[in-house]
Amino acid sequence: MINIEKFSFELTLPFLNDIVWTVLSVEAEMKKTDRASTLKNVAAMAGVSLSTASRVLSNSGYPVSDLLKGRILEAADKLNYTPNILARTLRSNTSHIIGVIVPTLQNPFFNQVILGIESIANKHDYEIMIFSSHRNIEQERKHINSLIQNRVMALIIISIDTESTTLKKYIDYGGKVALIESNFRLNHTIITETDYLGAAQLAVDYLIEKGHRKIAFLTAPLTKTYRRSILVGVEEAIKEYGIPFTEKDIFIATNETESETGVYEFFLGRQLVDLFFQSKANYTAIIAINDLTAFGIIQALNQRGVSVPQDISLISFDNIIYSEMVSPALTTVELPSRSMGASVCSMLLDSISNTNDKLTDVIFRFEGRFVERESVRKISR
Amino acid sequence: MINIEKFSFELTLPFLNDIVWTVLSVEAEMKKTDRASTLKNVAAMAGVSLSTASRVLSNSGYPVSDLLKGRILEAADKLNYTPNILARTLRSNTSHIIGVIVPTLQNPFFNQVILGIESIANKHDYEIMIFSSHRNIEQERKHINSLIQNRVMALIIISIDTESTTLKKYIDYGGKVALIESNFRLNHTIITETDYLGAAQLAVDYLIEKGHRKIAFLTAPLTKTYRRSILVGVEEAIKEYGIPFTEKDIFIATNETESETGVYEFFLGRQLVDLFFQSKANYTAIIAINDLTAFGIIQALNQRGVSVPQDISLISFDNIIYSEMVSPALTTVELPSRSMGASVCSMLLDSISNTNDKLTDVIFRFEGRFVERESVRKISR
DNA sequence: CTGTTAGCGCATTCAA
DNA sequence: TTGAATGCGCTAACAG
Repeated sequence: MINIEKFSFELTLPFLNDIVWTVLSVEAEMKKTDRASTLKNVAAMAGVSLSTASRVLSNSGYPVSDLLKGRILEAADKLNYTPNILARTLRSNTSHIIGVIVPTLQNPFFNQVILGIESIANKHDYEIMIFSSHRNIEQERKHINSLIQNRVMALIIISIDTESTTLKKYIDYGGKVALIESNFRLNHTIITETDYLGAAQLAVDYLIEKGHRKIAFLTAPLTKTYRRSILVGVEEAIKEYGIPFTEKDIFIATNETESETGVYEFFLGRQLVDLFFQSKANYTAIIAINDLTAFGIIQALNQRGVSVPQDISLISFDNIIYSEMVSPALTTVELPSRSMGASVCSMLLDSISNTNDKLTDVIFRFEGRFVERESVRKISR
Repeated sequence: MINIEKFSFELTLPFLNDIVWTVLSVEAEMKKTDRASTLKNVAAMAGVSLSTASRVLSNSGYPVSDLLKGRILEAADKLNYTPNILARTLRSNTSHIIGVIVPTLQNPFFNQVILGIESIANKHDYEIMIFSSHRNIEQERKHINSLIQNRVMALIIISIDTESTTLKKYIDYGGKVALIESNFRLNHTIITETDYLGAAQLAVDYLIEKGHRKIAFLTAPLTKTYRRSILVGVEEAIKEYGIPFTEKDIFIATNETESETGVYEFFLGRQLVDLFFQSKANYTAIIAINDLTAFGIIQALNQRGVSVPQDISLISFDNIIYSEMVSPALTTVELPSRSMGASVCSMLLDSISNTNDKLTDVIFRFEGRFVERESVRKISR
């Protein structure tokens, strides 16, 4: 708590008041930083021209005699040469960075997508640059602009919020775009589609098989295409079994506000249980829009003395990594997050390396996978 | 499943076999990309010199007449001018990007730290570039090198694995480094320290107050400083109450391997319960090394018919966002992840803006905060 | 206040 | 196979 006024940055953030901090060796003189060595230095030391040095140090494949190559490599090593990627990108107009925009880093689903992207990108010596938009269109725009400014010409957006003009601008600039879980299609982009109808069918089939006939559907607001699709799938599947399913059986949360920590789905789940209990119907099973929401549902249910699956069964969608950690472990329909990231990234890199200007619009189609755990029990009627 | 051979990127990854994908409009001709407009274009259109245009478009604060300023702004707007940050950075040798390296994006603790960093960085118009090392030293080194190559001269590493020479190289290059949850100190860096002894004391005090006297400590391998610190704190606190606490009461998992999904702490928790049950002692409470581990413990306990907190109480450390979602919601000692990110980032930006070469070594010291939920119950003996 | 000039570090023509 | 020369887009001296 020393010298806090000396600290030139804004310290008005509330949490910073609680932090004790100390300065150790203020007077430690920094070793004067020599600028990093450049191609020029290397060339000079090796006694070759700049261009020759460039040719070997950039792995251009351009033929250089073994003699010179050796001298250059040695000099580079001695001088601890590190290429300046900025200059390289500026000159050659080709970046090896892929931008990735996610709504939030707090939802493990998106983290899994990133993992998939990363696995492919790394394989091809691409770096990924991750941004989170916090489900905020303005932020999304800002990040896209920043990508343009940094001449990052490949971009993957997960669960984009609007068909922003900024995105079209990006494409006009020559940027390649892939959209995962998008609400819309756009020309010249790679997109994913998920068979939500099929996923819903899997969930319903299983519940029916376990003897359930009174089924409720609990969801976040239907502002996203995928939520509507799942609802439609659930409805069709249930009706196909000749079981009634009406508006009364659908519970829609009203609060779309993002919580501070970014896991507002959890709070929606809790809210949904309130709605749910206002209904008089005697449900034996709940289908939740996703796992995070299901977590909230389980907790709120427990607090009302209703336990899953003894008193009511629960199934949802996503299969995030925590779904096996909660009690009871969630029975869920997995949406292949990693595959989405990986395949879309593959295709994106492919599209970059295609030098012709023909642009391939491709759609990847994914299917859900049923994962049985403990949140649904068999009932005999 | 069409044309999969045509796909020039490697498609040998197993999951890609299951994906149906289609090409829509292969022949869509791409609008020929004009190179982005540059300062030169803007200057020409506005009828001013390059430098004048630069001066207004880079917000340099350099005085320019309102007349010209207006013309330049207008031209820039008309031409849809977007500055090339690469060129700017190359020329001015100052980047506005902060690199952030985390062990994994799967652990919400680190995500919270990132949130803290982001909140400060954004406020100062800095971008953050996130990398995950997957607890792999080689990856860590690669990312640091990549940061050097991109002339990103500010770096925050969370839970760094080794005192790599690469890091010193980075500092020698003039890079500013902040270390969060580091095992070691290093000159010319900003670091955090957490009062683990105090945090452990909070946990023990609470258990004692709730009537517990037979307490077990379950932990991941003691390879990290913070784990050892917590253990020491627990031991001292318990003994202070005159209650015996010996090696028999400490359960240490043996498996340090990272799981594919990155939440190996969870599996450690499950493994720990196996060890725990080999003991004959009659514990009434468990202290777990962190929340993720506690999740595994709860589940494994449940599967053996032991429920928390009815049969045994449980307390741990971190307070990740899922701790309130599991059942029972976890009683835990919060470690202030966001504050760590925020304060360290503040200081880092401060150190960048200090043009003098005196480097300030600073330590931030954090305290745990007790969070009462449902996983501990009062017992009467 | 404005413009001219130089050059950040590199890849890439073109000529030898 | 090598080297000299050019310029990617920008900022920062410097001179007016």
